[in-house]
Amino acid sequence: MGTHFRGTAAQVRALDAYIKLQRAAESVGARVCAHLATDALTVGQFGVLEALLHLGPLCQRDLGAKLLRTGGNMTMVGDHLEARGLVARRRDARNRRFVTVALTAAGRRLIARVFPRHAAAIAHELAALRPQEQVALGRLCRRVGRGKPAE
Amino acid sequence: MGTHFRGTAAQVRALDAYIKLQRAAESVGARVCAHLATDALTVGQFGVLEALLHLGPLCQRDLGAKLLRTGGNMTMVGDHLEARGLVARRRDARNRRFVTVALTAAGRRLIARVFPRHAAAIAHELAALRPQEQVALGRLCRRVGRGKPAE
DNA sequence: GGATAATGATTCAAGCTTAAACGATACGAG
DNA sequence: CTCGTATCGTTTAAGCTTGAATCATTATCC
Repeated sequence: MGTHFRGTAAQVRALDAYIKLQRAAESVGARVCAHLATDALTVGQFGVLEALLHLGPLCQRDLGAKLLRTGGNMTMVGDHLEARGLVARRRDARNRRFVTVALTAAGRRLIARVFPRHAAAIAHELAALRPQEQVALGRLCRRVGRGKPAE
Repeated sequence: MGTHFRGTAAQVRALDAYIKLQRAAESVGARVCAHLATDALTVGQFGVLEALLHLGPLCQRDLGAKLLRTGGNMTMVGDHLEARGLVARRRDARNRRFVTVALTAAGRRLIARVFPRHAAAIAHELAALRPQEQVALGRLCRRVGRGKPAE
């Protein structure tokens, strides 16, 4: 998986790590999320349900911030989940700009059933690394994701 | 960035590493690719141009395999690049099922100008890790991306 | 208190992405 | 050679995603 790129040693090293990071995230993500089709859930929909399960009701702004998505996206995903009866949306009484999204009973049942499958799939994929290596991967990802300088 | 999830220690560890992997790839990818807007290129379009630059002309099937994208996607991205005069498509004479995609002179000029910027952005982001850590990250990503068992 | 600015949600246009269905082409068994 | 199968590209429908524009609501400043 060399890069076929002629540049400085530092550039080649960074490029190589970057490509592997992107491809790993994409490949593992696709394999992990394959089971979502069983319940006709998209990755975005699953993300919203999971956030609501583990964090409780949230306004769409906070939901978007958590999931790194735009407000317009939250509106659309919320529309679909609401149409399926999995979430309920309600204007906040104190500040009528906010729309609070919460799981319905059906939504809670669904995500409570789907999430363990998801966690199991992740554990299965990450079993390619020893526990200590999983921790190391997490640490490196966190640092590069934050975007802080090296020293 | 804890997971708010109650499961076995192994599951929590895997989930934590998985989330950090996905978020790192997303955050770093977004920052790295921000410069593409300068030339009105999407990530998918850039990927095709870059593959053609470093690998030479390819049929759409191989292009899709390289970029982990479907054939339908290659057709659409190819349409847009062709409309902009950045690539040329030609039926293979020997096997008329294949369509070979190649850079035009304009396409080559563009990607030759854009790619160094991209490599520089990647080097800048990866500078959050020391060289040795970049290599370690690449190795871990490669192993987990491959999906092979641990030992 | 009233004008102005900021914020949250929605809508829209554009493009990406996939899966499935389809047509054209090539290959292989008989 | 011919029929059946496999492969490649295209099309289509559905949904995701973004950025920009817009509307309603709230906060701020004088």
